[in-house]
Amino acid sequence: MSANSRLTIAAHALAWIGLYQRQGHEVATSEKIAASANTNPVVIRRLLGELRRAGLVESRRGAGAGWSLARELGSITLLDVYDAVEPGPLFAMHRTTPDQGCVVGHGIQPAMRGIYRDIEETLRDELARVTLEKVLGDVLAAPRRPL
Amino acid sequence: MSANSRLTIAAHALAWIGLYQRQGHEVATSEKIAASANTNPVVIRRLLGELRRAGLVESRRGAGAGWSLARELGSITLLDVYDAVEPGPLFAMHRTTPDQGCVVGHGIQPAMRGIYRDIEETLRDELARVTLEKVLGDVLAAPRRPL
DNA sequence: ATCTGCCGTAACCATTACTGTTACGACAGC
DNA sequence: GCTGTCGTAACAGTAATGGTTACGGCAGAT
Repeated sequence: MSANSRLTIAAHALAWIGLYQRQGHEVATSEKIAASANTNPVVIRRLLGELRRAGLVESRRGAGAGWSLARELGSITLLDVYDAVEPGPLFAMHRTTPDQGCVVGHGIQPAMRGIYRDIEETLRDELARVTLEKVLGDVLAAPRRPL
Repeated sequence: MSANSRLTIAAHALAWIGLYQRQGHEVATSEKIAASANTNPVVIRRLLGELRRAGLVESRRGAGAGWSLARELGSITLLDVYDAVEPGPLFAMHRTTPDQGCVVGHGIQPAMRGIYRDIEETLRDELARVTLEKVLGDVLAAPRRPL
């Protein structure tokens, strides 16, 4: 499906900011986050910009600028992040309208739409079950030195 | 996520072949299926080739060639089709290894892998719940003339 | 008032996946 | 042989993703 890493990187950034703030810092810079994720600061700023539009983070400009959480990690779920960074549906319909003169061509889109709706609903339930608090917990639970 | 229509088209083709066979025909041609899905026969042949590799359909060559089901529609699920036509995972990790010297960079991948594994397991359960028999039933249940 | 650091965003590029299309050899029944 | 269809390679167009450079704008520090 040509999966992308947007949800992963966004979760990484949120967990990083959350931990950074718990260590007493005010704001996190895109440069530091990018260094942790091993990517370019612009990539981080773009993603965090989408999270800001969704009300998950805030940004300050000027000197001493940076990013901070707009909500507690425990109140943010992967569904919030998913909705913020993933626009479209999981499965696409035909790119062109099927033959409406054919029984299958006529009925396939309503049929698949209903089926996909149920499946995506289940996916959303699962995403909503995972908070960023749990993500950070899992991150910190990773063994320091795998043998 | 840049969703594609592969699962939709594959389900369309299977439902079409199934209905065609119930109408007494032996084999379906990629040209007829493509006409119903309003696409190119090569697109259909490519997808059905993947379904053949998965043991869902069979193909005959030579004169009077075409495609037929290798299994009953009732025994084929959307998960079978999904596995046949969708190679990768739903969510991708970072494209480059995160900074292993950072606590978050070190723990994020194991954490997300575990979370994604659970979510994809749920998705697979949902896909396995839908048979192609049900898909065809939903197709035929679509209203003939929406007012 | 200027300096400085970082955001915000545009622009461009390389890579990849998907879909559509043409072309052509291979095969098997007639 | 003739014919119709598969099987597959090859190529093009479109789009998404991720990386990169560039630069204006903002606000606190000096």
